[in-house]
Order: sequence, then structure tokens, then C-alpha cells
Amino acid sequence: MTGGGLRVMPPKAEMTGSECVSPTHVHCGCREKAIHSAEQVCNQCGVRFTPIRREVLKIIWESHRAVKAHDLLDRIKPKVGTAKPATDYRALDFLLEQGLIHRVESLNAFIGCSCSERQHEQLLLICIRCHEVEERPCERLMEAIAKELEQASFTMQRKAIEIHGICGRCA
Amino acid sequence: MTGGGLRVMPPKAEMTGSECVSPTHVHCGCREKAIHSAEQVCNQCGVRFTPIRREVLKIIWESHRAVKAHDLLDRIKPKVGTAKPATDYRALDFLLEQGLIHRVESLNAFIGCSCSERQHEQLLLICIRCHEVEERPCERLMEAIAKELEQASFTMQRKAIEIHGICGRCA
DNA sequence: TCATGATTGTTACTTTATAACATAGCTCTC
DNA sequence: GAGAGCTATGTTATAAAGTAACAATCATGA
Ligand SMILES: [Zn+2]
Ligand SMILES: [Zn+2]
Ligand SMILES: [Zn+2]
Ligand SMILES: [Zn+2]
Repeated sequence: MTGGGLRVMPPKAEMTGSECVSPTHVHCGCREKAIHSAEQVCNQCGVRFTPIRREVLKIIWESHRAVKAHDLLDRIKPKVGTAKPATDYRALDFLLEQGLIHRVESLNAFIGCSCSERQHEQLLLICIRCHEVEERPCERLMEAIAKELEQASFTMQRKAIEIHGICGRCA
Repeated sequence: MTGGGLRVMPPKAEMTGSECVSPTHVHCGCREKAIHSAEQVCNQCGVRFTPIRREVLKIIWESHRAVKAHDLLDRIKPKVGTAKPATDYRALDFLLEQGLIHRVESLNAFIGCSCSERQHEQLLLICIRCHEVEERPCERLMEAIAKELEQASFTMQRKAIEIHGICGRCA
């Protein structure tokens, strides 16, 4: 977002999908897995996974719900007393650049990335009841979009495909 | 957004597409057409197309770029001296409910709706050079999405499909 | 060690959005 | 036409999201 930094695409990681769907993530390893994976990604890319960045990622992974800036700030403050908006947004920018989180445009919020193989061809399904966000690959969908874009002579740079509705568990 | 009001789906209107692509809309009838169409829609639905609502829609239609809240407020003030944030957002909520504008989630901004037949199965193409937003129908795309949703047992309520990139004219 | 760049601290501000209550205007009925 | 009820707007205040600029600190390699 700030535009200054070198944009590093992280390599393939271990994480395979969203096994854990509990809102609170009690007794579930997916957060630890994500942190561990992030650590590896940063090491391999030669960028620093500092304590603040780690804490922010941990907070985001405390649920599969998208986290809003204000909540994030409230929750980081007990751990980083000096935290202010800039603290958060800088960490978020970093995590976005490394592809470790996604921004949910239609919520102004952030979720941990659970892309299979980190392909980032994702479709976000946002439940209006439980507020969980499911990230799904969408190769077939992307083919349809590619055709549309060709017809429109439009060159894609980034995309947001977000569906709001009722998830299977809440139905 | 406020949730209280009756949600009225407007009937089919005359507008057929985005004929006008000029950033400034000089000597182009599409704004007047949109206003006229809006008037008809409101009459048919029995809702009031008040001066403020009309002015807001006119300002939004001054270009094919998405209009941000702050700009909108600056531009409505000369015409409605008492305008404050609530003035704008109430008019925007009304226009959204009537399907006369769209919210561009990834920009936190608003554009006039130019849906063919007002089907609202739209894909938004946002040019990062000229900042114009093209609204395209996407029946085929929606079929692919429907399949994905079925696999995911997800019931759609609303969607945002927004692509950022370089448009044909800017390429 | 010291120069360099990256990261964080700090302050101030802008932009986006909503809540709550008061006032004014429209419409329908009596 | 008066008044009731509803809709729309005025007004004030505040929450939430996001950015800019500069200072201080930390990490790292020459
Ligand atoms: Zn991802
Ligand atoms: Zn749900
Ligand atoms: Zn539309
Ligand atoms: Zn363009």
C-alpha cells in the first residue's frame, strides 16, 4: 500500500486449506501452522518477521472471521503498549505484501490467507450469520473472467471476488 | 444500509448501456438520460426523487469515475448549503436501495448504475490509469459462480466482483 | 565501529461512516 | 382546513478507517 517496498512473492508453503472452522479456534492447530508457515516464507524471502508482525498475524488468525482495524488495535495494545494506527497498518501492509493475509474489500477488514499452494486465485465466501470467511480456489471462475476481460480489452492487475450469503453450516 | 426502509426493486428502464465514456461528459446525454430514467423509476415505485437525491445522482453521473464521499460532499455543498455527511449518506442509501447507483467496494466510492435492463449481474472493471469504471453484464460468469456456490453449499445474498487493471483506451 | 537502511514511535490529520434527536414537509383523513 | 402520522432533512457528535511526516531506534554488514 505504501508502495515503497520490494514486492516479494512467497514460494509454496505447507498449508493446504481451511481445515479449522471454529470461530474461536480452541484446540485447533491452524493458527500455529499459519504462523510457522509465515516464518518460513519470510526467512526464504529474506524479510523480517518481527514481533509486531507476528502478533498481528496471530490476532488475525484467532478466528476465521475478518478482523477490522479498530478491533485489531484494541487487541494488539495489551501486547504492544505503544501500538497506534500506524503500527497496525504497517504490519498489515507487510503481511499483504507477503501474501500472508487478504483484505476483504466489502468489509474493510482482513483475514489470514489459507490459499492452497498460495495461488491467490481466490473467491471469498462471507457468511452474514457466523461472519466466517471461506477462501476458495476458483480456476474455472478465472477462465470465465479471462474471457470477459479479453472481450473488454481489459488487462487485469488485481481482483476482488466477494460473495455475501449464508454458509452451509448456518443454513 | 439503514435497513429500515422497504426494499423496492425498480422495473426495467430505458437505459441500455454505457454509451458515453468521456471522463468529463461534455456534450453527452447519458447523465440526463440517467436522471430521467431515475425519475421514472421513482415514480413507478412510489418513492420520492427529492431535490437532494437528484443533485447527488447528477454529481455522481458527472463522470464515469467512482465518486468518493468527501468529493461528493464538497460538490453538493454549493447547491445544498446545509449539506453534512448524513445528508450525503442518506441520499446514497436511497439511490443504492433503488438500484440507481453501485457501491465500488474496493474504492469505497460510488458510480451511477448503467446495467443493461438493470439486471445487476454486473462485473466492475476499474481502470487504474483513467479511473473510469465500466459495468459489464456477466451471465456466463454468474453460471461459474453458481456452480462454485453449490459445491460450497453457500447461498448468495449479494456479491462484489471488481477487477482493477488497464482499460482498452489506456492500454 | 560506524554507516546504512529498515523498523518502530509519535503526532497530527484526513476520509469514511453512523447514531441520535430535533425540525420541517408531505399526505391522508376527518 | 386542522391535525395525525409518516417521510425527509437539519444538526450535533462521535466512531472507525486510513495516511503523512518526521524522529528515534534497531539490525546488519563493511
Ligand atoms: Zn490467499
Ligand atoms: Zn455461517
Ligand atoms: Zn446496475
Ligand atoms: Zn483507462
